[in-house]
Amino acid sequence: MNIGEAARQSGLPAKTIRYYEDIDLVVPRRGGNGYRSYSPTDVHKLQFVQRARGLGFSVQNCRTLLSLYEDENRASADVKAIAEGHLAEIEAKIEELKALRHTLKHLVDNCHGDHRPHCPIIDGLAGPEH
Amino acid sequence: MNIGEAARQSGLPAKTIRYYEDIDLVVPRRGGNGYRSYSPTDVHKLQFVQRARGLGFSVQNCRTLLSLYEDENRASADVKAIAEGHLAEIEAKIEELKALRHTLKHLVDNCHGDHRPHCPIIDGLAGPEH
DNA sequence: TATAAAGGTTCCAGTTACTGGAAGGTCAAG
DNA sequence: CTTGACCTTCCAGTAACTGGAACCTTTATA
Repeated sequence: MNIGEAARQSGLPAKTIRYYEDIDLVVPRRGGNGYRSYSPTDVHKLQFVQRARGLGFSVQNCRTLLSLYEDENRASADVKAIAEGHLAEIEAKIEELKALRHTLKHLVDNCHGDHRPHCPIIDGLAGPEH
Repeated sequence: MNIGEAARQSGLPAKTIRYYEDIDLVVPRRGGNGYRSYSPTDVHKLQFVQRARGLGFSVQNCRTLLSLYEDENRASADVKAIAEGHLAEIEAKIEELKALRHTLKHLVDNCHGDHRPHCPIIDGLAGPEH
């Protein structure tokens, strides 16, 4: 099938699918007219990548996961290790954002938000001494 | 003062400070030798940006905040609006990441993580039907 | 004074994961 | 035969830096 149909079935933009070919993630055969020709297996891979990206896995991780997906002799431990690593990153990011939110909320809550220039947010950003 | 000292005082890498000049965020004068010469005011601006970036504000927002920082006639409402917008983005991001974490944790918890190939994580990524 | 280290300069390229757009080839329908 | 949908490649841009090369200036030391 052509890239348009592959896009429909995978939920990925055609542009992205071309990009995935560019970086050797999912490489289709070519028809006589030069068009990309996606097999059902190719589409499964695209769907796989679409879901993995949707869960925030990096393209590099997707590459590894895809090879594990295709490896009948994989060890589930290898998959789990990647997922746990990613989970740890997500949790770290959440904590980081919570800390930012905490600080920012303080500043916002103390700002009158009126026409006057005095502003605790600006003061906070300018630093303790100023 | 030279860029090195400005870097020390602002906590920003010299590379980043040069970049900020490139994008017209903080532009110093130049000495006779062609070296960048940072005034105390320039350094305050760099510190301001460093803190704002540390709170996750985009460089574009930093640009606006910096102009408000320098505007004696600013309305604190303008500052607050930017901060609230950013806060909302942070909160949205946190929710998004929490949802990812939830899904991912499910998958990870159900994976044995041993030498065998069966893997709920892979199955989850492959999709419902497969 | 020679020189070497430290610190400054510019410019180019790479990072992540796409996305937009231009110029042009192919195909199915009417 | 033309129109429109779909396909192709290639180039550039995004955000916010970061690394590195090649080269110049200043400062400290032998």
